[in-house]
Amino acid sequence: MTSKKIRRRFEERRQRRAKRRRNEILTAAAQIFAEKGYAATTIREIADAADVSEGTLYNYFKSKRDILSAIFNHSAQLMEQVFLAGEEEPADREAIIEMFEKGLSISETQIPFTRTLILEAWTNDETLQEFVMGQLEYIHHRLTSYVTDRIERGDFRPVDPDLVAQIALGMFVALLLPALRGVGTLPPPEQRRDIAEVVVDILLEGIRAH
Amino acid sequence: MTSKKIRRRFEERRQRRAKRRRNEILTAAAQIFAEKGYAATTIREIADAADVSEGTLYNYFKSKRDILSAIFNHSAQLMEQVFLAGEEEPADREAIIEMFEKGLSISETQIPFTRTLILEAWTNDETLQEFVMGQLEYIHHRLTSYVTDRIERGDFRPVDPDLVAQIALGMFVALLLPALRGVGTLPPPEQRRDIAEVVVDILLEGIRAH
Amino acid sequence: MTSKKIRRRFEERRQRRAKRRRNEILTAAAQIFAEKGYAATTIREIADAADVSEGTLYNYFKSKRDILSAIFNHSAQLMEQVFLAGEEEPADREAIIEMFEKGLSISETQIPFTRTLILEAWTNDETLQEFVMGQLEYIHHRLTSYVTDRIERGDFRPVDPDLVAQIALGMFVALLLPALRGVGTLPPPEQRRDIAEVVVDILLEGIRAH
Amino acid sequence: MTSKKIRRRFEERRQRRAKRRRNEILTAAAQIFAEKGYAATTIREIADAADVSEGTLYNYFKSKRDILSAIFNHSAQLMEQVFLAGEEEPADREAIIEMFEKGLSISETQIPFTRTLILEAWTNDETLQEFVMGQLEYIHHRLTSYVTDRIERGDFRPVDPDLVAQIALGMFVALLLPALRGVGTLPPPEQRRDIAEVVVDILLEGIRAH
DNA sequence: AATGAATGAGATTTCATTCAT
DNA sequence: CATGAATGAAATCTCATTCAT
Repeated sequence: MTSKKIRRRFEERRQRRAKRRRNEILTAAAQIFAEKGYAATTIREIADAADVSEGTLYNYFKSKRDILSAIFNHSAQLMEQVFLAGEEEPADREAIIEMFEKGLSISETQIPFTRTLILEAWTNDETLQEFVMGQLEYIHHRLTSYVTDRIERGDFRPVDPDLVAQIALGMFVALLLPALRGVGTLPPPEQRRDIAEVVVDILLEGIRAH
Repeated sequence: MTSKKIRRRFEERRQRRAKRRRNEILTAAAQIFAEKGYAATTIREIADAADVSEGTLYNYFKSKRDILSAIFNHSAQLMEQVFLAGEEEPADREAIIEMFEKGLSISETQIPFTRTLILEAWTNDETLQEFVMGQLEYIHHRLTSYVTDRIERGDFRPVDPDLVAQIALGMFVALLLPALRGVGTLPPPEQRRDIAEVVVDILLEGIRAH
Repeated sequence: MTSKKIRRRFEERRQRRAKRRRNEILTAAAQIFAEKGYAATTIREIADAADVSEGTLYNYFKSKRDILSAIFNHSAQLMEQVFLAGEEEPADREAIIEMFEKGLSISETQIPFTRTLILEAWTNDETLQEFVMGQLEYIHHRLTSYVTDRIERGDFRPVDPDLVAQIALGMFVALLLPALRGVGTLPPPEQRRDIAEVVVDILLEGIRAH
Repeated sequence: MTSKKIRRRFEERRQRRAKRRRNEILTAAAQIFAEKGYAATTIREIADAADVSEGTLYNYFKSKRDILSAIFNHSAQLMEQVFLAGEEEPADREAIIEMFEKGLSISETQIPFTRTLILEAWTNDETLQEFVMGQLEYIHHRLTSYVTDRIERGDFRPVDPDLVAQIALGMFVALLLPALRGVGTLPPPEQRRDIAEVVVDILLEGIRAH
């Protein structure tokens, strides 16, 4: 029957529209949460920014908190993709530079989401644990493994691998921070490779055995 | 007159008590702001923690926001002391290590204040400008001057001094961060010198001319 | 014309379907109103229970209140049938027992409707007047007439006929109440005649002249 | 010290005022709940009726539901007093009449509370169980014991004691109902004894062995 | 006719601030 | 000065009703 086909198409279009609407709300919310923080943001502000009524918002999310959770999941999902992508490569200078560069790049579109996540994780232990610590520990682990390995081989001085991993992360975060905070921009894409190289080399030279 | 003397002593005691009370409120508030954030903290929570009534609180501060401002001023004052202390010294390895170590140490007592400050500066542009950027730019400037200088002298490779300053700060922040966030502690005082040395040396070795 | 006949048949089927749908909604609504009360019931709950969309519901009833009214009209219609049925008989022991028994029986199918009616009449004066008081007064009147009559004939002691009517109704309601409230069931049909006899006899013996 | 005494008196006055205020709110709320039902009553209506702001109301009760609970506890407490009072007496004609009469009298001041309780118990199983069933079962038990006893002694016909208890309660409720519903008043105090006698005698005569 | 997303008025609840005691 | 009850504006959330599809 054609009517069935029509019904199906209709249903599909509805679903596409619903998904789009959901994303609009999420993007608007992430933006405002990032700027003002979760507690200081009102439902009305989000609704206005997403250009829907307050009631509509509750057709897509069952509470204000639920919007935040959706942002975290979105954010976490993207981070995961990035790090999983680098999983198979051997951890050498090249791999580290690439992770560094990729890490910079995810942030381009995800700034409001990440900024919101950091903000909330700064005060909420559960958020920190659930969405941040896991990722950090994974990177930390890869870095320490690499450093330990090369110390054993005599390439690196016998420095504390945990300390090295920690400051390596700090170097990376330092580059992102102004953009995340909204007082600067990321280096343009064509410079990122160079910057990643410089930073990684400073670190590797810094711990190289003389 | 004796009565005048008595009056004066009484007055002094009153003022001391008032100052103490004010500090109690501030400490309590900083603690809670650090844990939950400004917007999510209620006046009643602060009052309870400081063991005074809500009304009393308004005898010492004219609004909730005013408490926050007082915290920032307090925090900024302390930071300033630290950095001014290092001002006269020439910026060499030793001076940098010392700044690094001192920087770690101020944080010991100032953690709740600093945590609150960071939290608020993360979303509030005025706070960022007024209490954070100035300090950061000062350090940044001292670092770039030092790096530029030594590049000119041929000690360092010709790296971008701004980039170096940025990642140097990142290294420092990375060490503080777990303690600030409340998921770790600072290294114990007797290790701080060593750690500062290791970190600073990695950086200096990393950018040294071969 | 055949086409006209077809049209007519189609029209009839449509109407039958509409009526059926309307009843489904009413039954579902009565059930939920009875369980939770009018104000606490949502249109969505009714729509879900009747397995239609909220929009469809508004094709059959013009407001939430309108559904309630329809329930009451339905309920009142049925009650009326019962009482009109007993109208012609002389009010004697047998007639009273029969009314009693019939009264128990109507309730079998009408429990949710009646429970809803009572609930609403408990707070809404108009509902009470329009759908409840008329019926009660009619029964009350028949009972007082009967009692007055038999007192005059010397069969009964000179008790207040209004009081007797009131407690007679109370006896009846007492038997229905657990089932109406949903914490019990009506006595099974085969016992109802016996129970009606016992209860009516207690009353008649109780007021009989010795 | 006098200042301590003053402080204490001040404190006592404050507590008295708080208790009075609480009762004012409770009375106002019971009135409106009784008239419109819990769900249909708004916090603003209660606040207006009690002549306080909405905020104040939340200084005394932590939620709308909490007000309702307080009403039930109040109501249940009073009922208990009445029934406990009759506990020691032997259950004979006199005792039953007295319970009947007392039962009528509690209701005088407690009508809005009881009306609210009944309304809520009509739809809420927990309320029914917690605040109503216990009381009813206690009375039911006392009545059945009495009837069973007298049947064994040959005073009463061998009727079902549960049925008798049920309709006895129905008779009582029938007298209260118009006043509870707000479409009538209780018989004036000086007539209550007479009415109680008539009703109880009808019942006792009705089940007496001939 | 049927659907369910969209709406926004209105409900409950919180909380910074004031003020009488 | 200290207190905490009172206030009411503003926040979150619900839900009857409408309407485009």
